[in-house]
Amino acid sequence: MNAKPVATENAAPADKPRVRDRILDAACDLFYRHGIRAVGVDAIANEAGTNKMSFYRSFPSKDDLVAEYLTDQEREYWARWDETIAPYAGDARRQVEALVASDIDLAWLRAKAIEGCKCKTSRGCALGNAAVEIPEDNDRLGDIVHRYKTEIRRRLRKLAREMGASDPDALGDALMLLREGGYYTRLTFPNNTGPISAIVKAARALIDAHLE
Amino acid sequence: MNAKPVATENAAPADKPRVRDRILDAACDLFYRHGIRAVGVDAIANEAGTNKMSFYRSFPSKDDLVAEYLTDQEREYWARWDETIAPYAGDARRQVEALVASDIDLAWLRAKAIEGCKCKTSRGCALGNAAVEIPEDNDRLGDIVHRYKTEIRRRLRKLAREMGASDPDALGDALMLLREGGYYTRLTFPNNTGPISAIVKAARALIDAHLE
DNA sequence: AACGTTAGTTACCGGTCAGTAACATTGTGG
DNA sequence: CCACAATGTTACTGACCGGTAACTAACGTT
Repeated sequence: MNAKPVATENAAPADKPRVRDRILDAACDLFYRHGIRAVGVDAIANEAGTNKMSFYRSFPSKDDLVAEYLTDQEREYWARWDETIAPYAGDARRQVEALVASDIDLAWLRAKAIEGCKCKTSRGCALGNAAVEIPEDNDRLGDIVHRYKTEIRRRLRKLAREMGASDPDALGDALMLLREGGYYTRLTFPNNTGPISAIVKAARALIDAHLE
Repeated sequence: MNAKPVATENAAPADKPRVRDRILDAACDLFYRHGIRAVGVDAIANEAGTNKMSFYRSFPSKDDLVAEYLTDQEREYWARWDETIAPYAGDARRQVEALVASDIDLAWLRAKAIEGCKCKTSRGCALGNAAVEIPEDNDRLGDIVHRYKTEIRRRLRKLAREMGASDPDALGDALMLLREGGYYTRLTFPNNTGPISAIVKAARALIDAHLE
């Protein structure tokens, strides 16, 4: 009677068939490389090997896709964060230094290239760049970015506290400024040709200054 | 015979009557507040109290207006830079500290509001934000931003050298990262609610660390 | 064989984009 | 008064935007 064992079981093992994923992948690539406003849904669908109609069968609107793009990038950043600090568990200072060093590490960019991203050079923080393009009345997207940046701030302050800084909030914020500045200037100075090349030394100096 | 004394002398004392200036003013305001791609020439012309046709009589294309917007903002930034460091001529450290302090000084924002800018909150660096929106093949606009950021870098490194830093290039770059990070995070954290509140203390610590 | 799901195709909607043509209206200077 | 230049007005082009309708082809399940 109520047999229906799993319902659409092998075509979509968990939730989505595969067109949706192709679209999201293409969107992540195009949005990151060219910006959100510069990429239309037609271009995304085309890049995904499908068409606009199939796009709107998977996403109610472009904004929904953008929201998913942002949360996707956020997930990716946190995964990278965790794997960066994992080897130095218990040593907050080493963890921060690893995070800062990863900002000028182009190896993981190559890793991203392998898994499909066609970026020849990093364009910094996807969420931060999105903040430039998101209109101020769009709370839905704006909040995603705000929550993300707030979490970065929280984590860096926490690490500063763990390493026994005299003013952990100030140290955490200072480290955040360095990293954000690195992302920002990456847009203008490709790879490590800009001021980001000094980020590791600067972070060490800041940490030292906050440890009496 | 060849009398023609000055030709269009009092309506345009130097070069332009006044529609052009109104358009440029409106463009600076709208571009800064909403981004370049988000603002069409119709909206600019309308805000300037004129129409699209008069716009294209003053500017060959939107890109030309954008270029002028960017160079205009750059001029404004350098004027602000010079007036900020002027009181501390000869004392490079004080000059840098004044520059950094001006990043969290909302007074000059109010000054801008008086002279016509309707921004209720700063949206950071106009040139840096433009870098997010400028397509990578647009060298004309990209170069404007690149030259501007390069000049910032040069000036900060020079100031670091003047204050006798052990590694002036590294200190200059570190200071630049702090400031750029401040501009970047301003987009997400209005006014001084973000990590930029720690920028003065961070800059002092960095300078101290570089002075043996 | 009948069915529902997933996907591709084509054509279209209203709106906005950058940019232009042709014409009417000012105002100022000689 | 006339000429000329600057400005305003209306209407338009062609392209693209986000979004939708209607139809068709492939597929697995029962």
